Amino acid sequence: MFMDIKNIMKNKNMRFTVARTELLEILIKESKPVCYEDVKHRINMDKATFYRNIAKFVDEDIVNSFESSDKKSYFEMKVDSHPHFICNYCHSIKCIDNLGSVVLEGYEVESIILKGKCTLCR
Amino acid sequence: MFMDIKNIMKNKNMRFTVARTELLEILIKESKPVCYEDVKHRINMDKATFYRNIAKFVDEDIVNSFESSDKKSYFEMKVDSHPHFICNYCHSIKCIDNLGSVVLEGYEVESIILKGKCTLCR
DNA sequence: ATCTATTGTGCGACTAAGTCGCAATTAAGT
DNA sequence: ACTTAATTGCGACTTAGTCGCACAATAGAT
Repeated sequence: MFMDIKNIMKNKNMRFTVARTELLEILIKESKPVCYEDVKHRINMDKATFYRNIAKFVDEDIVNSFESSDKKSYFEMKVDSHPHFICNYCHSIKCIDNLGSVVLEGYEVESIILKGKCTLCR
Repeated sequence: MFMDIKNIMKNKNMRFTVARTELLEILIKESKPVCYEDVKHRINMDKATFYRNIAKFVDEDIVNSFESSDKKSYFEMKVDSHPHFICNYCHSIKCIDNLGSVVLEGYEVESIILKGKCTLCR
């Protein structure tokens, strides 16, 4: 596991740092997408460092991101990537896995987001 | 057309105002989702008024909204609603209409967003 | 093990989308 | 026209996210 994380960075020619390890550990452990607010109390790095490292991970195709109706960005490991349902009313995010794959000629689909009214808000 | 707009508001028990008419005219004319920036030079109302009216339209199920990778909110008439592809690289938005309907047990899907890399960015 | 170039980090200031409070204005029924 | 409640403009504010810079840490070369 620790080795996995080290390899992720090595394979991408990224420097191995404490902040990046911490971040990847959380993203891997977490089964749902997280935003900065979700993890800020658990991480030991500045806000700027969080965002810069996330941006780097996104660049390197390690992490996926999307924007929610709460106006915040959410992040998850690309390997765990699956569709999400975002409630426009309570802003909850639900992971969906029983959705057929979507193919779009000429486009490379990285994430699928469904928005609407969740079970509780109906 | 002018009558249609008047009726949209009447049917929702909303007051008929110049700002709302202007906004609905643009949203109806436009075939793609627009953000505040897209229309600010064409409208004759304050930013706050724009957002308050959009919020009202969304509340009244006249307008759909979603957030793009450019961190801005986009709006379109609910009747025109169709899936969108958002490019994570150039932030372009493409309307999709050859996508089967998505049904999700217990959830009310209001919009479908696919994100990834567009034809030009690949 | 130390040295060095390069990359990453913390800090504080900044940006920009969107929101809020309030006083002035306007819609629409009486 | 009169009244009341909803709407508007304005300016101040909020908040997610970014940037510049000085300092610190990494990784390869010596």
